[in-house]
Amino acid sequence: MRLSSSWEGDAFDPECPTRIVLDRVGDKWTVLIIGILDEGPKRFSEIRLAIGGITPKVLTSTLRSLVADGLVTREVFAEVPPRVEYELTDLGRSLQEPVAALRRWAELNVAAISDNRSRVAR
Amino acid sequence: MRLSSSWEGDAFDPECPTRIVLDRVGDKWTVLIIGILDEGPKRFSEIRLAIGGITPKVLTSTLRSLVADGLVTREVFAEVPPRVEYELTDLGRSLQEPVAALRRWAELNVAAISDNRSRVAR
DNA sequence: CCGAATCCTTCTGGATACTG
DNA sequence: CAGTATCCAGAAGGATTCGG
Repeated sequence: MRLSSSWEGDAFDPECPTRIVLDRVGDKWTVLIIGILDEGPKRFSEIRLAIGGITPKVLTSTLRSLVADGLVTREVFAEVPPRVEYELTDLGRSLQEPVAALRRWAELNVAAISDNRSRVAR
Repeated sequence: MRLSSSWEGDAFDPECPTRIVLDRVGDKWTVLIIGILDEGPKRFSEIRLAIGGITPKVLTSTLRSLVADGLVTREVFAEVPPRVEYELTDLGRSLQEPVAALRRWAELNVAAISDNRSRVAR
């Protein structure tokens, strides 16, 4: 399995695993949410409060897509008042590792990027 | 330095290092381009051909932002015909590591995600 | 309490044609 | 060869309001 080399003629591929994961993880809320859920199961409102500034519609749709991807489970408790808990799956938990690697790189190097950005003033 | 816990009340922060890097790396062409440049310096047309399907405008703007972030250098040679070479900086090269980690995770787990997606049919 | 429905804005990226 | 210039479509995300 070759990872580098032989890019010649390759086109953009929306089915590429890396692309799928980048789309998944690159969206505005995913990393934040799975970071919160890493503490343990959380209710809708807890997540919403923990993030602060996310509208219910956006939180709902993000959670739905996370569930659809198998990264999060959604459990409804038949109670009054209703309670819904979201929890990371093993798959979702395993995603934390590469994300943490990116986070570490970010914290080490984002200063350099920001410096360049302000200097160049694109 | 605590990474987890204490999310309480935290809001979405566009200045968060992780967010900046996710925005940088999550865009449509960045990972593809730095993957190509990992082989060595490349000319505009080489990159364009290697990717296939990117318009010059988009390639230009992506390369410009990569240069602005200090991940890539742009060198103009005063020749006829004109030649411009793009090359990874050390910073750009160092980014390959966390990206590779994400790529590995993707290749291991994207099947599971795709399975779930097709099953759930969101 | 946990969303759904609707409407709207913004932003990325693309099509096409042209230039130093 | 290496871009620019215009114009534009689609999707993500947000504001607000309403429902089970």
